[in-house]
Amino acid sequence: MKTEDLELLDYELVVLIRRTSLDKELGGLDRSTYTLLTQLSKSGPVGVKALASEFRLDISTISRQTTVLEAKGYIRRLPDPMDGRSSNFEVTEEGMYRVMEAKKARLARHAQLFKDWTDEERQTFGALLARLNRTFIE
Amino acid sequence: MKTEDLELLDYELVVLIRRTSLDKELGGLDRSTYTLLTQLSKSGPVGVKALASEFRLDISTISRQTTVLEAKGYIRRLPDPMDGRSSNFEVTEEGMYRVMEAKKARLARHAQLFKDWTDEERQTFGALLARLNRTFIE
DNA sequence: TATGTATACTTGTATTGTACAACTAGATAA
DNA sequence: TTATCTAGTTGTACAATACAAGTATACATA
Repeated sequence: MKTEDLELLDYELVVLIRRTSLDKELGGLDRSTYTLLTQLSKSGPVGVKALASEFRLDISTISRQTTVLEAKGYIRRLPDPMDGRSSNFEVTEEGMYRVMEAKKARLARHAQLFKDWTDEERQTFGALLARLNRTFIE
Repeated sequence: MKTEDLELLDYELVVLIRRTSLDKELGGLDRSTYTLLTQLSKSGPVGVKALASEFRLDISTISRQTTVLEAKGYIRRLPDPMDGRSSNFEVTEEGMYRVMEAKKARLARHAQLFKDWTDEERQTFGALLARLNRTFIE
């Protein structure tokens, strides 16, 4: 394994994170809203605990975020019939609309960003990114 | 350009950012310390304004960070002889030692992370990342 | 040269996202 | 029945950030 390859990866990852984590907004939604709505729309109704574990955040953090999104009408609380302590959240129509719009905006931006890449480069990069992300988990 | 490629990239980028931006620590230094020391050690002595513009942060943010690092003895303030309003900062011996150690730790971690990749995959990924980062700038 | 404006930075204040600790209510086990 | 466990909420604290106001110095021009 070549040290200079690792050094390049280290540097470029730091740069990428620094740049992108400053983007407070993703297609008109703030980062936590976008990721939470996206996750909920994929996973279907789940509770605070499951979301916290998915995002590796404290449950108190997620609890506050769901409170805000519920107040905005983007998600709806469904009391769990089996367990009086917990609720599951589902994305409302309004929330779906918002996250769809945000996704559209993001895809348009990415189309710009990657416009000079070949299909093959985009696929390769996406696949390697996915692989890296899967490795992080272990 | 294929929509599914863009969707994969969008999703995997969000995941990567979410995961890595939660790492408060990079090899024993917090993120701002690591990036600031790295930048200073590359660029040589510069002032608050130049650092802020490099990082795209408010100068007040950098001003506070340099204050902290100076107090810790990681950087040293050099009054600019040409301009009484400004100072340049340079990394001290102590700071150099810290950032070197942090870099070692990060490279070791990356060696783990990418240990099942081929040299070619690492190089390709690094090159595509670098390209993406350069595109962000424009 | 005097004075007004621009610049580099610092400091006060507010916001946001986060974690930890204490607490509440309901579930489960002995 | 009582003790313990669990899901979630709320109080508090902290770090990173931006914006606004303030200070000291530099620069431009009348």
